[in-house]
Amino acid sequence: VSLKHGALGLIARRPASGYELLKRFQRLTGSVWPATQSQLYGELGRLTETRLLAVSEVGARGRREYSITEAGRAELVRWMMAPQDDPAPRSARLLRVILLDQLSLGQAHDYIEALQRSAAHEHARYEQIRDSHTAQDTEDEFLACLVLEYGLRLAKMQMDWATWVGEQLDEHPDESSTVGGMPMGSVIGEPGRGAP
Amino acid sequence: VSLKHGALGLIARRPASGYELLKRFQRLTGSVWPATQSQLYGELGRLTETRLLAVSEVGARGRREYSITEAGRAELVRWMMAPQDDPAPRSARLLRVILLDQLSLGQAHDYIEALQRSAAHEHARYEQIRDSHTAQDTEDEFLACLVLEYGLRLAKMQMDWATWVGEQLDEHPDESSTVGGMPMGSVIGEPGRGAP
DNA sequence: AGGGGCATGTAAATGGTTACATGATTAT
DNA sequence: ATAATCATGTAACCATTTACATGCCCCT
Repeated sequence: VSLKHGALGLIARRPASGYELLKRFQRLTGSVWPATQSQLYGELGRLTETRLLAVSEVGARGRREYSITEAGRAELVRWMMAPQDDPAPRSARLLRVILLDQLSLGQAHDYIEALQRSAAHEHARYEQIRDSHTAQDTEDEFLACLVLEYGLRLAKMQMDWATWVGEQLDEHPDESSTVGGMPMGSVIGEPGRGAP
Repeated sequence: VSLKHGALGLIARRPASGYELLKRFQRLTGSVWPATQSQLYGELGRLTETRLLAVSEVGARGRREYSITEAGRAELVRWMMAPQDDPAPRSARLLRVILLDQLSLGQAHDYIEALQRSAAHEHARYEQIRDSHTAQDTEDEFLACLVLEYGLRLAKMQMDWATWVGEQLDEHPDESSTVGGMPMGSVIGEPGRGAP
């Protein structure tokens, strides 16, 4: 339910055509809320039908420029101040951790190491982006910098956590009697019948 | 593409009916990969058609118990060792941060405060779950504890970050709710595979 | 003349949510 | 009896991805 509001928000800053909006999405929200061309054009149509956007200008080669309406602004602010109805986050990485007993101990270690390397890589990349900024750049891109800092802290946390998990695996090696390459051991024998 | 693998993984531990699987999902992976009843029954059907699962027993009231096949195990391990094809993570919360220039400074502060409170609340909840565990519980739910620790660290990070953002907003109050707004460039470029 | 960027759309498939619908068995 | 739990499924809808499809304008 949020591509809608991303589009609303970016157009609220400045009117845009579908094509421009796509570019803005890729540049600005790429790491936070990816969007494809198909999706954006569809959404623009729907937002116009529901009068949250309006076509403010028609230009060359059928270019339609959209602007936000009063109703659109109201909806945007409503959504921004109502953070409770967000979609539940999903993490394939953590799902794998929960299923780690289906791998051999060696494979589990490999996976955790891969997680750590990936977090370290991301952290380095963010640091590089941060350090390649001059003072006025930072002025310009204030909000994006807040998100960058989030990314940095998240990556750091993931690195530390992965290290810690590696240690835990070493101290808790009671899984994996594997036969013919097939993992058999279970760390969580089903229900503890204790926790929610 | 991961509900499929979650189901495979949980059934790999022990055969289950659709109903049992739903319960396991809620208990075990609820915070990491939510699944609904509809979805699970559909997925079980598809996994059986593609021979990754097999009906191992038919019981009372049409109960069908599913077990994993060799092909299923192979697919599960393949997926677990191939973390690169994960869906891109989306964060409505961070999207709101990027659009924070559409709110007044006061509203922006309110939003950040709400984020902080929500993180603090989550952190407290996780601490409580952790502390309500005895030694053998922890033995039983080793993998779930790894994820719990992740949740704790994430919540802590979010609290600290939100505090820091609050300070930044105070030191950088040149935005306001009005039209036009400041130019917001991109700091973070393309994905690179972000946050679980 | 051709390539690249601007500009728009549609179609098919997958994944996920909500709601509806039904019936058997067990415990109180 | 009746409520809770066990057990299954369908239908409609929304979001997302991938691929296909078209055409104008500008520059070299």
